[in-house]
Amino acid sequence: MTTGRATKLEQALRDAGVRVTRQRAALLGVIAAADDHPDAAELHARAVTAGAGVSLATVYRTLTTLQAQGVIEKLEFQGEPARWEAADQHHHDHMIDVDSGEVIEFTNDRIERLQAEIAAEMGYDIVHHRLELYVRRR
Amino acid sequence: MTTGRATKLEQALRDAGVRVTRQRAALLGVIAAADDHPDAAELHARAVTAGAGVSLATVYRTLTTLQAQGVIEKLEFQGEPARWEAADQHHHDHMIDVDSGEVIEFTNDRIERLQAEIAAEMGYDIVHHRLELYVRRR
DNA sequence: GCGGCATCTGCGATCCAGTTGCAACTGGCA
DNA sequence: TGCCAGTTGCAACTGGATCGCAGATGCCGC
Repeated sequence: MTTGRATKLEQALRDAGVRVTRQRAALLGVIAAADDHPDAAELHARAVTAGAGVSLATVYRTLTTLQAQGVIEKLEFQGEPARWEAADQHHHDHMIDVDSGEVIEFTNDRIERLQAEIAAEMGYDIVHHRLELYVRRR
Repeated sequence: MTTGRATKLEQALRDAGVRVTRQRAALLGVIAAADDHPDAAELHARAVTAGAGVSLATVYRTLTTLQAQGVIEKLEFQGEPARWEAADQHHHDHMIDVDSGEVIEFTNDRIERLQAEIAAEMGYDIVHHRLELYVRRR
């Protein structure tokens, strides 16, 4: 949990003027350990289960803070509470299985390039984008 | 407002077992007249301004009904209330100017095809998708 | 190692978009 | 024209997320 990486990340946060409190360290651990895409309530539950006393309000505030620091990313799928994922991996989009709710990550350079081209043609630069494929197993 | 098209649409709704009430007809008119992407509160305000007595609750219920009929589409951009647009036009995606909030529509067949390819490669069919480019004027 | 204080936390209240229960009303087919 | 399932308005409610405040605590400088 308190690996070299985590410590480095924590130091980076401190350097950015963000205090690494017991609650924030716990959430960083929970997020690093998650290989799915949990929402705030789920992250709260996991942190509490892991023995960290943390309130839901603090979870929300921490998520906002970590997002502002670029440490995590917020995912807002159709009609669900927001989900979160670590931002350390390289950029990817999401496919959502409409039957199972499963979230599958994927990347495609050609789509990325096309998006940039389209925006450029119309005189814009892309700040960020969102591409979600709602799919069903064949 | 009560054009040939609108009447035809109203008949189609009746045929589908959906009653065309005064409130629904008013909303259909407001939506047909809109060339932007209004949210429920805005549609309600426009209907009321147009002289139709409609409650906000009915606006929400009607939007859900019309969406189920495939007459309108729901747009959910980042951290805003849902917006709506008529579905009679052909499919398109959206660019959102992060500075002005302006919504620009665009289409790109190559992106559509790539999406289908990616899903197919992974053994899925696309039910629907969402592509939003958050952009800034150069 | 310790003090100070700006930042952070927990709590409960609050916000806001959207939904719902219920009694009264009304399209639209027979 | 009458009937009744579907629709409406109202006000209460929901659920996710935010906020004000008083007390607690990282962490920088000494």
